[in-house]
Amino acid sequence: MLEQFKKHLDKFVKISDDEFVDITQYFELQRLKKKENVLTEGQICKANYFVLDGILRKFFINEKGGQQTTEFAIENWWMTETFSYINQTATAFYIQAVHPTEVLVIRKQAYDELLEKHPALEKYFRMVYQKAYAAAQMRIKFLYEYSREELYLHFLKDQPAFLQRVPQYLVASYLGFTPEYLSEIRKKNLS
Amino acid sequence: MLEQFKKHLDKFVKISDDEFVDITQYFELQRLKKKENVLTEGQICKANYFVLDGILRKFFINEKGGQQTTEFAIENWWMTETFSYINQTATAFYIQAVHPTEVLVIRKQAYDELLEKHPALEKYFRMVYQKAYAAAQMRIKFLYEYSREELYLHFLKDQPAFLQRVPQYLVASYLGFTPEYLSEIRKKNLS
DNA sequence: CGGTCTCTTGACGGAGTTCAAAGCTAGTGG
DNA sequence: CCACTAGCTTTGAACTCCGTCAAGAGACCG
Repeated sequence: MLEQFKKHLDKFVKISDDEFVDITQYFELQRLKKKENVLTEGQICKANYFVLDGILRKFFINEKGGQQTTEFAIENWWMTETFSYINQTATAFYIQAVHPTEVLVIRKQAYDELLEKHPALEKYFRMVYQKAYAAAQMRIKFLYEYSREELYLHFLKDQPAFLQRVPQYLVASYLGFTPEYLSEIRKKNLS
Repeated sequence: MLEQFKKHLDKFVKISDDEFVDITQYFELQRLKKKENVLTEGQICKANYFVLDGILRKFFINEKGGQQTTEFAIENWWMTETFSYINQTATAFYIQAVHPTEVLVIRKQAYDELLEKHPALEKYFRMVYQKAYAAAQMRIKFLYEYSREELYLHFLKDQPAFLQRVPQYLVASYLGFTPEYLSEIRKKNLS
């Protein structure tokens, strides 16, 4: 499990084995059950989660009482509610395990201390957030550019493996439409 | 102009005056005319722009040939096409000055060298991107949560000053609908 | 002042939602 | 290992938000 994280870090920065051992002190391993929440609306988001295995999703409850998924995280991705995490304010989001999921957890205070002690990780997180920001920008472009149907077909083409891993109503929720409409689109496009 | 940038940096990290002088060597000041482009579709995004005064906007051309604005940057914000900038790949976006605008420019190579020489800025950019990412996440939430009309009313309430600074058709383009519909909404909500 | 941008108005159409109900699937306990 | 149930997926009809098109009214700039 930890080798996996080390391998991931190595893609961005040079960390000695000794340094890595110290770094791991700041993290904690957690196993989540299916549908277990690590963050609930109204709470302050106290931790950042690095997914080792499984899937996390982030969602909020809209006016009509439905769950609106805004993000998934799979292996080797970070998941947190960044705004609440950095400002330590109450969140409007839930973070939940879609399947049984294994995560590395780093709490806010540990995160600040870790970066203080290991400046090499400033570079790592700078690069991770830079990448995440770029991805969010492209996501916003897609939301503007494509119709709901096109979003689905695009997703189907780009992430066929991912589609197998989550139920359809979550895909619909992520793409911003209803399960009923997803059904209609799927019927129209063969299958 | 440079004091303004120094003041901005001071909000995130401690930089000595000497260090700051060296840092400024990596930047270049540029004055843009109204509607001047600093990035065009198909190019590789070679620079990151820090707005000192004025407004930049980023947009792409959609299938119907219309301009779809995805982002504005005002004083003390960075603007670039992050994906193209970090990967040095061709972009689908334009970056254009809405009004006459003054920017600090840092080219990709200078950026890499700057971070190498001044690790304190790793922390600065880590925090900036972390914040930008959090903002993008909230933006995505809004896009999912609100109807076009609600997006406008929300924007009207949150950014009344900004509305005065850009023409309405750009506001419509940013919010993802047509000028005609904006007109209708405005009529419906008084004045 | 003349022309080109920008903003408004109204009629019509279509993508996508809502609601209700029925069929299907998978997990759970007995 | 089967049966039952809760949750997931499909169907269809009515409705709504918002885009498109076309045309006119202002407004800004040389």
